[in-house]
Amino acid sequence: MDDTEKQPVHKRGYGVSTVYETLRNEIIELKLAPGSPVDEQQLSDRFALSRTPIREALVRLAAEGLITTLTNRTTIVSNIDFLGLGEFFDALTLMYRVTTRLAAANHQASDIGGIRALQLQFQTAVEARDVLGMIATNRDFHVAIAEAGRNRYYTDLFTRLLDQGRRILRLYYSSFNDVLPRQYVGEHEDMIQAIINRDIDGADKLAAAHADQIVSQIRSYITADNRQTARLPL
Amino acid sequence: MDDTEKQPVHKRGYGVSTVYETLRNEIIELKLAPGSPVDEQQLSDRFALSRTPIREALVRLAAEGLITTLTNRTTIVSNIDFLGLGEFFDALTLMYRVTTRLAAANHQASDIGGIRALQLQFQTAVEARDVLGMIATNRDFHVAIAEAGRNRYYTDLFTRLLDQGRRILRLYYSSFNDVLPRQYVGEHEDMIQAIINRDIDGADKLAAAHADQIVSQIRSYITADNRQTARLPL
DNA sequence: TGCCGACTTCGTGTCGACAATAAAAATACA
DNA sequence: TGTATTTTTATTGTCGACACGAAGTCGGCA
Repeated sequence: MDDTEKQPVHKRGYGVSTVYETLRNEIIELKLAPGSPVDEQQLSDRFALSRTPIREALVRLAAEGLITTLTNRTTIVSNIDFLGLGEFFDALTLMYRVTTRLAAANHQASDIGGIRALQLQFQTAVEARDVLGMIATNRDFHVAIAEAGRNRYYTDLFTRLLDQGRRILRLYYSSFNDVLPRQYVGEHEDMIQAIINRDIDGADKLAAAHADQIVSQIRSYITADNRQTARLPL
Repeated sequence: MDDTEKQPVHKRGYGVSTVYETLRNEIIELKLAPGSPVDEQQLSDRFALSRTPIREALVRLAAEGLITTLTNRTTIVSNIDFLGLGEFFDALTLMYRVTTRLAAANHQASDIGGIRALQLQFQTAVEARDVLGMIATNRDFHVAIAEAGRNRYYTDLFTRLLDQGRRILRLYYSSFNDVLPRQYVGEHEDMIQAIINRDIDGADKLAAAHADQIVSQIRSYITADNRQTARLPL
């Protein structure tokens, strides 16, 4: 029945995309630890592909900053840059605001359905206390809003930032309580309503508040984490 | 004296970067026409490199959207997306504002020298009526300001947008008059002053006005161009 | 004469192998 | 015994060649 062994499941031009997307997910979901080495031969075996397409996928990942290649030496999964978190939060907040504003201004009626569906998924994840699901669907929800805003440049940057954020959130997902997520559900509802009403400034304010929530949440996780290390006996 | 023939001038890991940067420049400077095909074998001959490193450079360019690869078919220099110009201008304006704001907030004394130097270069180009030089140095000037703002995410996006803008401006550089450029020199001066004074809101306002200037300038070029085609006998 | 299908051609996607480089290991020496 | 130097080894960067896919070409058929 099945095509005999090693018959590549990918069609001709799609080997690289597969590798790219798979690795991308694994990096964002922290299945590949930051700083861990990425071996080309290993991947070549794993995907049953030559090193050439693997390499091209790695180049793409490097262009997005997800991996770091030390020339002529090993290439590693990029470390999470805790020192640059300030920049990250600043950009993330701005993109939250801009994309939500634009969604209120530019969305079409057909966009709302998709956004609502993702919000529902988020809600479901919250109720099931599925933290990983929450992180993923929250990201999808905001990407959908960004897409309704119809500005490719913002959507691209925002997506990258949100994915970067997923990586950070994963680090702390064990410490999630379930007060905040419920609050997020409400905030999401308000944002949807503002978008539908084409209330641009309202959407902006809600997005800004939402962003501040999330930023301070992540910040508190990090400082809590720091306290752990500070508690070490000396 | 010289190493005998075809000894690759690039050191081992730097072949791809060379190809990447060369092609990138040629695309931005419109030496490679939008829509024109990019042939790997041809480039392979030209750079005296195998197709593999060429390919990796192309993947990088594709990740930035400078080239478009039709899978299993030819790959072409990306077309200038006139329909998406609205999005482009929106993002460009926002980045002008944000980077200038941040420069006023975060710059260090040592940043000012570099910015001043680039402003001087721009001024020189304006006085010499060197339009291509103006376009290039203007870009460098604003990138320097963005770097002084110290937010990698903004700097990256802004750089990409400015380079995209260079491509568009090149299309119309013949129609430059020299009233506007002189005005830009003045606006640049004001921006520098606002940055030095750490006048964040002032810097923001100046940047917004500057962006509006440039956007409406480009817009007028485009509509003028459209009028040309509209004038065709039917 | 106009349309459909096999054939040819050109360029990409993929492969396995080789060369170079830098880290690690092994050796020599003080 | 510790340090400097050579050798080994592992992994990347590059190469030339082959295979597949899509256009364009040519010929057959209605």
